[in-house]
Amino acid sequence: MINNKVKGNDKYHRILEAAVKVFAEQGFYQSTISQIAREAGVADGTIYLYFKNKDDILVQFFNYKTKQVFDSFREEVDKADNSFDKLRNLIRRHLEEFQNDRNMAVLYQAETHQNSRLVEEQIKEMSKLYLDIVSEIVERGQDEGRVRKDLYVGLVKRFILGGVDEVINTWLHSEGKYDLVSMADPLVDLFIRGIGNTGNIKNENSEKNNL
Amino acid sequence: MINNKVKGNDKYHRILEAAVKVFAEQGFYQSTISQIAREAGVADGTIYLYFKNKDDILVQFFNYKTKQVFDSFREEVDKADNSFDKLRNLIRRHLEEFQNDRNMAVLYQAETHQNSRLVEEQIKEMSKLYLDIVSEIVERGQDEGRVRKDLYVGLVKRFILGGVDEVINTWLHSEGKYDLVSMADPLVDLFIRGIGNTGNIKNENSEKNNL
Amino acid sequence: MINNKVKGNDKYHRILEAAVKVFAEQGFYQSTISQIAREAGVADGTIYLYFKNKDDILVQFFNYKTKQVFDSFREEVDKADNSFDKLRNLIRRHLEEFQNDRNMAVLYQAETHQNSRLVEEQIKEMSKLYLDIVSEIVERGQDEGRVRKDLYVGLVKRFILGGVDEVINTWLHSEGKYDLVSMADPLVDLFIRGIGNTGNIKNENSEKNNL
Amino acid sequence: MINNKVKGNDKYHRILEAAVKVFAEQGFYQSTISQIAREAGVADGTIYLYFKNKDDILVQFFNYKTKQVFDSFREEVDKADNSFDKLRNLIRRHLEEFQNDRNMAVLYQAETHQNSRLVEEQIKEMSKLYLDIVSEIVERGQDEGRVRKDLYVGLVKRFILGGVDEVINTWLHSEGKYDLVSMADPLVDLFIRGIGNTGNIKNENSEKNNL
DNA sequence: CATGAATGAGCCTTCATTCAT
DNA sequence: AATGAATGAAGGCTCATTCAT
Repeated sequence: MINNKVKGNDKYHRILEAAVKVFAEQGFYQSTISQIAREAGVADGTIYLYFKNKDDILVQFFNYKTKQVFDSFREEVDKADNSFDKLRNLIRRHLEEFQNDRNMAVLYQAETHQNSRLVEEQIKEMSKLYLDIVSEIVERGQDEGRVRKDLYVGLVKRFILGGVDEVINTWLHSEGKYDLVSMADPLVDLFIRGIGNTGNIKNENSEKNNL
Repeated sequence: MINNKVKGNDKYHRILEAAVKVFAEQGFYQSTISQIAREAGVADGTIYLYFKNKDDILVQFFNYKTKQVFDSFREEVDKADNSFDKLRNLIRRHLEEFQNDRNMAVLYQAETHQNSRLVEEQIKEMSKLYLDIVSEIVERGQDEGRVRKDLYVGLVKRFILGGVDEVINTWLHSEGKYDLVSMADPLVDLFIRGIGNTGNIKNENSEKNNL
Repeated sequence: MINNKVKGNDKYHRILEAAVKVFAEQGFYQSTISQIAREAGVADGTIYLYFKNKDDILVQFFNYKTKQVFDSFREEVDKADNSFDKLRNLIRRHLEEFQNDRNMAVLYQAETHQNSRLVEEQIKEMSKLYLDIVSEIVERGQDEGRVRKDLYVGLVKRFILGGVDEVINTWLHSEGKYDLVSMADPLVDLFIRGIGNTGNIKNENSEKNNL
Repeated sequence: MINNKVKGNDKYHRILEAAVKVFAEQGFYQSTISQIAREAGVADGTIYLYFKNKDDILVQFFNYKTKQVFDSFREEVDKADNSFDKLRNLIRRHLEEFQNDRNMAVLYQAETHQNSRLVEEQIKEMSKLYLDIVSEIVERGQDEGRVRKDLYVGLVKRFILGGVDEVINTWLHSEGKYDLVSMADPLVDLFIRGIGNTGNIKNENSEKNNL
C-alpha cells in the first residue's frame, strides 16, 4: 500500500537521505522522527506515508543502497582480468563508495557490528555478497598460481574484509580529513605480501603498474 | 564522589556484570535500568548509588575492563622475545580474552564502530594502547629484519587490528560455536606472509602445524 | 451550504452506507475516514464534499434514517384498528426494520446508550417519536378498556421500548443467526399479560390469530 | 508483575474511580490518560504502574465491580422466599446500585450496547449471571404456580432485563434528578401483570402485600 | 467535482531518575 | 545503604482535515 510509485518520488529519497544523515550523526536510537522530518523539510506525518515505521527507514535504506553498491563492486571486479587486479579494483571501489557516502559508511559500520541488528537480513546478505566476491577472487588467484594454495579461504576473506573495514573505521573517526582511497594500494600490498620480509621481492611490479 | 570504597563492593560488580550482559543481549539503548536491576538482583534505585547514570555504567565498564585486558596483553607480549612470537602471543591472547568474555566482546565491537560513542575517551585510549603495542612489535620486527621496511606502519597496525576484529565479529555472529582461539595462528600467518605466492616457501613451517 | 442537490447524489448515499457499515463493525471512534472512503470507493477528500466532518456523517445518517423508519412505523400502526394490534404491528415492524438493516441496528443501539452522544438531538427526537407512538397506543387501549387504567404511562412506554431493545440487542450479539421478527408475538404477549398467572386465560386468542 | 499487593492500594482505587468518572463523562475514546491522571491526582506514568494500558482500566473496573454488584444481587434475592419477592428485591437492588454509582451505570449502558466491546468477556459473564438469576426466579415462580407455564423463559429474562435497562437509561439521560428506585415496584407490577386488563383484578393484592 | 499527498496536533506509552521511607 | 513507587519529559505514531492539482 505504501511503495506504489513512491520510490521514484522525490520526497521518498529526500526523507531517506535526511534520515541517513541524522542516523549517522546521532545514532539510530538518538535520532527522532521530528529531526528527520525537519532535515527533510517535511512534516512528521509525511514520513509515515513512505515508511512503515522508524525501523523501516533503516531497512529500506540498506535494501536500496546494497544493490547500488554491489552492482558497482561487481562491475569494477569484472573490469580486471587477473585476481590481483580484481582485488585491487574491488578494494579501491569499496573505499571510493564509502568515501563518497560518508553517512552510509557510518551506518554500515555501526549496524554490522551490532548484536541486535535491525537490518539483520540485509547485513547478512551484504556480507555474504562481499565475501563471495572475495572468495571468488582468491580462488581464481590460486588457479592462476598467484595466491598460495595452503590457505583457509574462509579466514582469508575475513582477513581482507576486516582490513578494509578497519581502514574505513579509522578514517571515519579521524574526521575523514585524508583521502581514504589512497589507502587502497598499500592495503592490497599488505594483503598480498603480508608484513614478512621474504628477501626476494619480485611480485611487487604488478602493483606499480596499477597506480 | 561516588566511587569511594565502593568499587571493592560486591554489588558494584554484580551490577556491572548484569549491565554488560543486558547491553550485550539487547543493545545499550534497548536496555532498561529495570532489566539491569533485575538481572543484578537489586532495586532500580540501588544502581544510582554506584553509577551516576545509565551512560556511566558503560563508561565504568570500559575503564575497568580496559586495564584488566591490557595488562593481560602486555604480559603476554613481554613473554615472547621476538616480534613474530610477540604478535602471535598478542593475537592469541586477544582472541582468548574475547572468547572468555563474550559480553565484553559484543560491547566492544558495537561501541568501537559507533559514530556517537558514549565512551569516546575510553575507546580512543584502548585503541591507541592496542595500536601502540602493534606498532612497537612491527618496528621491532623491522629491526630484527623479519618485517619489511617499506611499510606504512600506521596502515599496518590497522590492517592487523582489522583482521582480528573481523574474525571476532564473525565468531560473534556465528553464535560463537567454534573455537575462536584456533584462528590465531592462521591469522598471524596471513599477517606475516600475506596471500601472495612467492614461490619459495621456506619460512614459517610453524603455521602448517596449526591448521 | 453543502447539501444542495447533493442528497440525490449516488455518491452521497454510497458514502453514507459505507460509513454505517464501518461504524457498525468497528465503532465510531475506531473507524477512520480512510476506511470509509475505501469501502465507498471514493477518495478520502471526497467525503468532505458531502459531509462537514466525521461527526456529520453520523448526524446525517440518523436524520435520513429516522424519517424513513418512522414513516414505516406510523404506516404500520395506522393499518391496525385496535390498540393491541397497533402495538403488535409496531413491534413487528420495529424488529423487521432492524433485522433488515443490521448496521443501523448496531449504530442505534450504541448511540442511544452513550452518555456523550454525537447525535443527541436526533436520538432525543427519535426516542420521543417512538415513545409518543407507544403512549398513544396505550392511551387508546385504556379508552378501549383493553389496557389497565392504573398505569403510569411514562413507565409503560419505557417498559415496552426496553423489552424490544433488549431483544434486538441480544439478537445483535448472538451473531443474528435466528429470526428476530419471530420474537414479536411472544413479546407482545408478555407486554399485555405479563408473566403472572391469573388463572383464567381467555385473552390468549388474539395472538393466535396473528401468527 | 503489576497486581502484587496493589489492589489493596489507595492509589489503585483512586485511579479506577477517576477513570470511570472521566469515561462516564466523555466516553472511553474521548478520554485521555492525562485527564484521568489529573482527576486522580497522580502523574500520567503512575497509571501504568497499576494498569497495563488504557483498555485495561476498563477491564479491571468491570472485573472488580461485577463481583461486588452480583454479590449484592444474590444476597438480596436470597433474602426473599417466593419468586415475586425475589424479583422485586432483585430489581430494587439493581436500581439502587446503579443509582448509587451513576458512573458505573453510564459505563455499563455504553459497553453493553456496543458492537466492538473492549470488555466482551466481562459483559458476557455479567449478562449471563444476571439472566441466570432471572431464569431461576421465573422457573421457581412456575413451580409456585405464580408464573405462567406457557412462557419462553429465554425471552422472559430479556424482557425483564430490557425493561430495567431502559428505565435506567432514561433516568441517566434525564440528568438523574428523580428517584430511580421508586420505579422498582411499578416496574415489577408490569412484569407480573403486563398492561392487559383482565377484568378480574384480584391478583393485584399480591403486590400490595409486598410493599 | 474528485483526488490523495501532506500536514501537524494530539495521545499513549516508556523509562531514566528521584526521593521518602 | 537499599528500596521501588512515583514522576513527567519525550517520542513514535495516527488520523481528521486541507488544498493544490
